[in-house]
Amino acid sequence: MMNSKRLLDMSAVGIRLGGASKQAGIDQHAEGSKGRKITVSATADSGVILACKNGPATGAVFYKFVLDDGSLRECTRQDTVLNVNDLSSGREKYHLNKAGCGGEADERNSGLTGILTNGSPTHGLIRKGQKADKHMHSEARDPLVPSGCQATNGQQVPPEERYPHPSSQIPVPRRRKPSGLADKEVMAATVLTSLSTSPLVLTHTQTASAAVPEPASRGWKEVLSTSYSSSTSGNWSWDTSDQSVPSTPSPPLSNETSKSFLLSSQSDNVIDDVKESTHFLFEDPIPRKRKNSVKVMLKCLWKNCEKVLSTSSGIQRHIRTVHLGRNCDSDYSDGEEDFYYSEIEVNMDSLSEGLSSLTPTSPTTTGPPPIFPPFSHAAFVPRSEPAHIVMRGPQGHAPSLLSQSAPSTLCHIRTDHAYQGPLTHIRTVSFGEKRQPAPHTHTTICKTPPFTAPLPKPAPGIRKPRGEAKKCRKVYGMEKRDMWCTACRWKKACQRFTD
DNA sequence: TTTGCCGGGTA
DNA sequence: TACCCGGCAAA
Repeated sequence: MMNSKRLLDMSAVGIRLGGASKQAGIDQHAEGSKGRKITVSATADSGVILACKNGPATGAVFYKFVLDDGSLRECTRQDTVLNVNDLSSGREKYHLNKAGCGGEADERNSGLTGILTNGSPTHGLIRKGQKADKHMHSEARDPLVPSGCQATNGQQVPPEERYPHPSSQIPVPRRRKPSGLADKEVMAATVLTSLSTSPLVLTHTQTASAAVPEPASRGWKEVLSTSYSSSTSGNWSWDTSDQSVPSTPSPPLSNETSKSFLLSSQSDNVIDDVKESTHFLFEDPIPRKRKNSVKVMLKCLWKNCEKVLSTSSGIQRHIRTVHLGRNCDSDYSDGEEDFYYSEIEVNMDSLSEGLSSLTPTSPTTTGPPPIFPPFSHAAFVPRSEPAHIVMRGPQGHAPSLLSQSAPSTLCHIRTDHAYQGPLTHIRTVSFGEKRQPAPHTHTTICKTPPFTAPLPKPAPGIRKPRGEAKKCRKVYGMEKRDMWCTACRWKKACQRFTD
C-alpha cells in the first residue's frame, strides 16, 4: 500500500469561478492515476461542507455536503468531469462546470472550475464548528460524461477535456439525486463560490459568516499563495480545526491567514479526524511575507504536542516520526498518514523590535525558548488559540513554545501605556509577581482580583527589592531610549519587564 | 559604578 | 495628569 501511493507534490491548484481565475497549485510526482484518492471539502457561510473525492481505484468523484443542520448530503458532481492531462506531469484537471449537483445548477455557480493537478490524497476544508462525516459517499461515474447533474450528459465539456488522455480519465460517479436535494446541492455549490470570494469564512464561526467580503481576486489566490508557493509532496488540508477555540475577530490580515492549514494525507476519515477538520496539506510552503512581517509557523496539533516548525515538511516529519512512529529517514509518505498541524503567525517585526537586543531564536529550535517580556512587543498574532496565548504567568516560566510565551498585541498595547493611562487592567495579569506594589503605584493594587485581600502598603522608605529582570535600560540601552517603556523613561518602575 | 525607581517638581 | 529628574539604595 505504501508503494502504491505516490508522493504528492502540490503546487498548483487552479480554481476558476465565474471566469475569475484563481490559481493555486498542486503538482505532484505522478505515479499513475490508480489508487488515487482525492477529497475536497469546503465550507462557507452557507453552512455547507462540501467534499469530494475520487475513489482509490475507480477514480469516481464524490461529493458530500454537510449542511448546517448536521445532515449529510451526498452527491456526485454530475457536471464534473475529471480529466487527467499530461500524465507525464501527473496533472489532472477537474472541471466543475456547474456547482449544482442536482442538475438544477444555479447559473451563479456555473463556470466554477476547479483544476486540481493530480491527485492530492486529501483536501479538506471544514468549517469551524462543523462536524463532518468521516466517510465519503461514493458513486461511480463515467468520467467521459460531461458535466451536469445528468451524469451522462457531457455536452458541457470540451472535447479536449473530455478525452484527454485515455488512461487519465477518471470516472465521475453518476450523481444520485434525491428529489428536494437540489437546493441544498446548489447551496453547496454556492459554497464554492463563497470560498473563492471570501476566505474569511473559514475562520469564522457560523454566526460570524457576515464576514467582510473580500474581492474575489483575493480569495483563493491569496489564501493559497499565502500558505505555499512551492511544493514537494504531501497532502494539503485546509483546516479550521480550532473551531473549539473562540477567537477574537481578526483584522483582515489575520482573518485571511488565520486559517489553519493542516497536513492530512489520505485516509477516508480525513474529515473525521480529531479536530473534526480537514486540512490542506502543503509541502514546504514558503509563507508569503505578510503585512507586519508575519511569519507563518506550523504548530503540531497532536495532543500534548506543541511542536512548532517553520516548514510543512518539517512538521510532517515531526508528526510522522514522533506521532506516527514512522521512519524519519525521508519525507516519503505513503498517503496513509494524517498530519494535523495548524498555522500560526509570528509577527517578526514586533518580535524583532521588542527583542532587538535579544538573541533571535528560531522557532524550530528545540532548546528553551527565549523568555519574552511579559507584555511588551507582541510577536504573535494568535490564529487559533488566542486565549492561552494572551495570558501568561509570571515571568520565569517560559512556556515551551512561542505560542505560549509570546504576548499578544493587545497586551502589548496595554502594557506600554500602562504607566501613562489609568493603570486599570495592567496588573491583573501580573498576578504572582514577587514585587510589592509601590505605594504610589496606585491603581495597580486596585486591580487585583476582588477576592484578594488588600496588599499591605510597604512602610514608608522601604523600597521594593530590585527585580532581577533586565529593565528597558539594559535591554535597549540608552541609545534606544525611545524603546523603553514609559515608566522607565520616567524613571519609574519598569512596566515592561516586571519581575 | 551602574541600575532601578521613589518621591517630588513642573507644565 | 503627563512628564521629568534628583537622589537613594541595591546590585
